[in-house]
Amino acid sequence: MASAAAVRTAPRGRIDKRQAILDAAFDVFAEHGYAQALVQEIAERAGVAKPTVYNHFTDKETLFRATLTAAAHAVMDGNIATLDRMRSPGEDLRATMNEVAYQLARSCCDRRSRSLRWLTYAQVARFPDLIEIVQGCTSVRIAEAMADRLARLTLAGRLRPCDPAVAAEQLLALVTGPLETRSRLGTRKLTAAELRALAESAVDTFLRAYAADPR
Amino acid sequence: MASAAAVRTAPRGRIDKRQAILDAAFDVFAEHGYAQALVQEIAERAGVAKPTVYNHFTDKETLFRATLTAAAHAVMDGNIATLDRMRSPGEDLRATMNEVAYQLARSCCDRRSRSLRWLTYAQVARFPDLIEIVQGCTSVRIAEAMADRLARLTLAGRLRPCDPAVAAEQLLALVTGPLETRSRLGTRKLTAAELRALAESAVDTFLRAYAADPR
DNA sequence: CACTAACTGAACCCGCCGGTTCAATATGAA
DNA sequence: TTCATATTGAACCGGCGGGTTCAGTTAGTG
Repeated sequence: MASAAAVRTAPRGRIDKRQAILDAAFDVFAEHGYAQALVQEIAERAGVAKPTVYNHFTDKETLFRATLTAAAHAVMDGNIATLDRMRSPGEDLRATMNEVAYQLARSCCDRRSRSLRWLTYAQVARFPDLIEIVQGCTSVRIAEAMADRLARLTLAGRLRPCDPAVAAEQLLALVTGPLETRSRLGTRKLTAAELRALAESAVDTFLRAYAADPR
Repeated sequence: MASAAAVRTAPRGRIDKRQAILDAAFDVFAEHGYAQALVQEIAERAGVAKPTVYNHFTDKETLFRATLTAAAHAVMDGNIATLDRMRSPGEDLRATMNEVAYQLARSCCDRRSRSLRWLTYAQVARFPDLIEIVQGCTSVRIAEAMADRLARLTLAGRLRPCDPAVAAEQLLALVTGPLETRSRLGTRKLTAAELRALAESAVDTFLRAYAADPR
């Protein structure tokens, strides 16, 4: 059997190909969808042989799962960071909310974020369990964080008394809802100006409905 | 409507198999997605031989296109009819808007409507042109109709002066946005009570932001 | 240097399924 | 009845692509 040495520490012979495969897989899946994606192409783009792919991930399906969960966590981290700008709203609440809404909208239009949403939705029939993971990492988590911030604002008397969960849900809907339609499900590229305007009108309606002092 | 009994006995001949194929195709596509859908299964479920399918629609792709456009028009008709309830708002604006919002939410959760959205989105990589058709028939058309109603309401002094297009977009976002998250992309069935509550809070924020007389 | 484990490339197997062919049959119209 | 057309079942082809095998190579380890 194994001697006293750490035989089991998996000292990867080469650089970690695993990450390269995951990255390549996300790109290929995002480009062609699950069914149309060729494992061969993933391997090539990762600079790796096909058997190596099957060595790290037993089959196409588990590779897909691993790819999406990894991407979900990455996207989540980005969005949470964006939301943290609302920690200290400062004097001009409207201005900071405008900025946050704009950044959120931008983040939603980001290629990785869009591809992730698309892949999850598209493959919902075959991988229903992925919804929980991806949505949990993105929508739900973001909504909770937003609700936290809104609760603080209410407590500080800057928003009228309300259910922060509902308010957060609605604010996010106002920001992201029009995006899908306007961008033709991601087909059309939205300009920064469009995003600004969209964010501003979303915040405007939100504040009209929720601000304690509707100035 | 009483002719269904005659179908039981091998109706070999020129009955309108075309519609049967389209219906069956929508179901099968909706169940398995485009790539996983078997033409054989579509034929069987339509009570038809496989060559007959290829006789009416040259190949799987054109069959898919025909299926989706047909479904899109059907869904559109339903939604437009729903919206017409807002033609005569009556005394209690909030009550009628609540009802319309609820019906719209219900319609969005409808199996056919959900499947249509899903199929379009899922296959956007392979059939980018379908977005225009489907979205044109659903989101865009509905938004326009809603904007018309809101413009009337503004003119009648019941809403504050505003851009009816933006207002319509936002109202629809408030109603449909939370649906996707809450229903886990259609995985979870929402109760009627949930839909009612959702519609009411959507209308509430909308009216707080847009009503001329915020009572 | 020897040993082991990961990696490679290319060929290979095999099931799946879109699409076709064809002879037989049913239908509807003239 | 007769002809044209739509339909049927069943078999068949052919490509595609997931997954495997294997002999050979490379790279860390001692």
